[in-house]
Amino acid sequence: MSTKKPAPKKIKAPKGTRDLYPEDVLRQHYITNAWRDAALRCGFDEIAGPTFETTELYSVKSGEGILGELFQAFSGKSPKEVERVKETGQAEFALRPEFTPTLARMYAARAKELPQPCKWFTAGPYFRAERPQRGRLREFLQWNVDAIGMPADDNSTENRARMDVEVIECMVRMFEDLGLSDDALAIKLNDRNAMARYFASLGVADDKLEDAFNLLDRQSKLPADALRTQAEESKLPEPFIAFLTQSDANPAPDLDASDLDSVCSVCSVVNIDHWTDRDHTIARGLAYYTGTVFEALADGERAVAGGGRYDNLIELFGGPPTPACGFGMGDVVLGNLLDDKGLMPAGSELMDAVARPQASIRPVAFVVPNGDDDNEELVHTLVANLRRGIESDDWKARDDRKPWDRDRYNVAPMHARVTYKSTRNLKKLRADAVNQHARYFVEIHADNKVELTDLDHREPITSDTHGSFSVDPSAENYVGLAIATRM
RNA sequence: GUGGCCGUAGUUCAGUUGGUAGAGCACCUGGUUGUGGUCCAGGACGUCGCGGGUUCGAGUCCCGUCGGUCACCCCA
Repeated sequence: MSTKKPAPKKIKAPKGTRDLYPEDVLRQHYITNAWRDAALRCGFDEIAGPTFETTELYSVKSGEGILGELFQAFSGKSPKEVERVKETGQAEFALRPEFTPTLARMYAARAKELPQPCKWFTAGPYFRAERPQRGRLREFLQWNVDAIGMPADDNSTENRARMDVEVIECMVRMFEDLGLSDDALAIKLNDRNAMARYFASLGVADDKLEDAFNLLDRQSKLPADALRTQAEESKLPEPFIAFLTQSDANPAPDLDASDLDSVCSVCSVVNIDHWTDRDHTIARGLAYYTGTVFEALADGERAVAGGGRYDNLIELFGGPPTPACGFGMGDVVLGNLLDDKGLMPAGSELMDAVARPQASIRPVAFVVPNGDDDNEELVHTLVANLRRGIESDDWKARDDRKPWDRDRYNVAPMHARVTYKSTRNLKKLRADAVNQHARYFVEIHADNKVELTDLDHREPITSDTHGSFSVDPSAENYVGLAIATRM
């Protein structure tokens, strides 16, 4: 035993990482619970992938910027491996910087046996070897929500808009759950196809399109003369430069944006149109987005979330050509935003909020139309209302209300699904509901009347006062209330 | 990779034209209090990031270095 102590060496956490003490972990759970709950209620299934992948996976998309910011990993077991790393400067593995390649790989591996559409979400740690700054660390959590494939394999404008809005709606439900509102955040929508057509009309050649989008993405960050200089360096045509550098008023170009029109109309069906806003300056950086793109923006923060449609990515990873749409959201910016807005609980409130029961993994309500065309929209409006829940008047009237208050909801948000089958044969739709292990089957009939079936006990449920139920959230016999009181 | 700001007690920070360090909170002890969120008294706590330089003397000025932060680049 030596009396001489070894010199104590302080080892600090690596740059851009976080040490989470008990309260920090709860704060993180508060956010990830909201992610999970919203995704589950919107009918997304949770998946998970490895936290490191072969470096090759990230080379497929060949984004030059990506490879430079990978944390690389290798086992070091064999001298040959070590040699290879020394020679090429590239290790066999890399900590995942994003989820999309893993998603594409996982989907491609089982594409034929998976349902259409396939709705998946995941949340976990990601790693990027960047210089940390506000809202950006080297290790962070990210929530990914994706809808891959189309109902009935039908890639129509209507279906694309429908699936676009499914993922956007999920994001909105999460914001609402956390008490964020449309005055704190806006979801900016754009359509890259429409922009590409517009750019073409301004004389932008196909091979200059990516440069054009890159400049569009930076339009708000750079002064006009810098934009002009860069555009000229890229040899973009003068009409485009004029469009790019036009200053104030931000006049919307005359776009052929029928796809975006469809998206917006579905947004109003599910009552999220007050969150969304068209913005022709949203470009979403890199090239793989193919249609709708969107970003959730808040004052004073970098983008809270971003995503869009990426219709040819699945085939790039060896799957069948499959349209898809999704977004990613990090915990760092969202946490900053909640702090800024006073929407992050602390102490006992935080503990209670984190301990709330999570959303049901099992679908609670499965909503179908009875075949009457007029009911198709109603289905989606009802499902959106079930997912959102009904807030109590008392709570809404209180000045000091907080999103985590126990008395917030008269009808708590629930896990509600719709059918993606094109048939309107009720027997088949019921089989679809049973297949997905739904608890209650909800049929919308004429005059907003709703029939409710308990699928566990195989028995119809009737309202004591009205016989049938209503789609109207303010009605006494609102179907959501009936289900909620039975849960 | 580039630039701005910052680095003093466990923590948040003061520290005046350079004269070898303070406060709040937290912590420990004792007392008070209708007796575990009050008040009072006392206590412990710092190579002032590190290394050079200028000076009789540096937390304070200069250079370097490391670390943090914000911004640029980039955003998958």
